Amino acid sequence: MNKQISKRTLSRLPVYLSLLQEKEREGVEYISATTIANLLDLNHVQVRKDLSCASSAGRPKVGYETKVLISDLQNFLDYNNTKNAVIIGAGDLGKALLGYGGFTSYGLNIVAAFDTNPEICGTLIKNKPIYNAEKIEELVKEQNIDIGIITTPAQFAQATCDRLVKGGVKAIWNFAPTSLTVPKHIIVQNENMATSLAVLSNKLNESLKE
Amino acid sequence: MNKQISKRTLSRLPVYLSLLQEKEREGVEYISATTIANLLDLNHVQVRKDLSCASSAGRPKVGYETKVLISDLQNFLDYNNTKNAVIIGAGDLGKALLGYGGFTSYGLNIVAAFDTNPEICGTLIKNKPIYNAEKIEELVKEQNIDIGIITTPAQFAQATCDRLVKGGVKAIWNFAPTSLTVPKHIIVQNENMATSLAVLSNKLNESLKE
DNA sequence: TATTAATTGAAACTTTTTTATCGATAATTT
DNA sequence: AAATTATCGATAAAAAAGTTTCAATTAATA
Repeated sequence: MNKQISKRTLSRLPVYLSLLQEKEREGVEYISATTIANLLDLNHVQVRKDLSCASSAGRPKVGYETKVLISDLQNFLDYNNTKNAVIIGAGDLGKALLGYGGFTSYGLNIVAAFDTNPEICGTLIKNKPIYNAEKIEELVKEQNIDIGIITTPAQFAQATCDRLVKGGVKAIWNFAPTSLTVPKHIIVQNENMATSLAVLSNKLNESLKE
Repeated sequence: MNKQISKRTLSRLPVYLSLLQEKEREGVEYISATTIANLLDLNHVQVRKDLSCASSAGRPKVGYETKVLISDLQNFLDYNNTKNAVIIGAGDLGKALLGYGGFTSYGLNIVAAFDTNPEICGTLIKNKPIYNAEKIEELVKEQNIDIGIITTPAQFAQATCDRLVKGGVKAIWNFAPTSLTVPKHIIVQNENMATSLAVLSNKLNESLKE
């Protein structure tokens, strides 16, 4: 239960979690790996294997207790241990992320956003303060921010990233469609629309051929 | 060059493409797999293998001609063959996608958006018409829309999806944090923030431990 | 109480993906 | 002109991920 977890498995855990939460709301008290697998179109052994990383609450003939499994997953994913983040770029995408309530339950606390547009600096958007991008370094240091979320246009992404790194963030979540250069100890996760679109298009083309 | 391509490889191709386009703008005429690999933190053999699916323009000692490789990738990814799409849900995320100019160069043409808010129906946002969600089915049929992009709140996603399917879309790109049930022939690609956040958080935790 | 059925979890096996090795090629240097 | 070097592309090896099989467990049923 405590070895290095594979990235693939890790990616599936939040999917299980969200399904389980849905099921719990519907009043489902116990659920089996087979049921989960069917709902998500996965192999049932894979589901069991994945879940075993985070929980050992399964009982033969019964399955997993929904409530316990949810809590085990939340624990494993460290959703209780909140991390502070800021968003750089209060355009539509930045706003969408600012306004997305769900992050709190994923252990992500978005503290503020930054932008270069003087008209919005100093205002509140979605109840979060917008600061001048000049202050990134200062505020990131001061408020102990772990994660910087980049939603600027591509051409400003690297400069933004450099400021965040100077401020001391440990990880960057990059929504700008460009790749970033960072010191080795900084974690970067790229969110690449083009990538998923490519996968989608390709499946679509394959299916049109048939 | 024409076998079934792996999803992993396919996901990396757009990343290569965007790097190459950047390099081309900087005036780089030739680039080697090793250089690409270093820039993207990948293995050089993997890069060469990936690229070989889409192109065979590599020359020993020289590398790939940037221009040719770009065009081969665009061809392979079918970016020249435009597909029509609509967005359902003109909230911040919907607007962000409406306004993202980049999609055109990925072969995706966003025709319109739909929403339930009567105040914005009939208006233009980012120069695209917003229609009443009642009309999804009708317009999707009429305009020959291939792809439906769902950016509604989670609780409306399934109903939205059903309408799109009735209208005849072939693929769904789902940004709502819920899993959808669709007929077998419909392609669904889920864009799951929680998933990438989980990967990021986990890396962050690992790095904090050390 | 014995039998059956559903389920877990571990182990063995298969497939896919990634990485390493190597010969061939072409530009550059000696 | 020969030697050297950077690179590609193919093949082989290794690692990772996914699937199948099976024994053990426990609730339900006969």
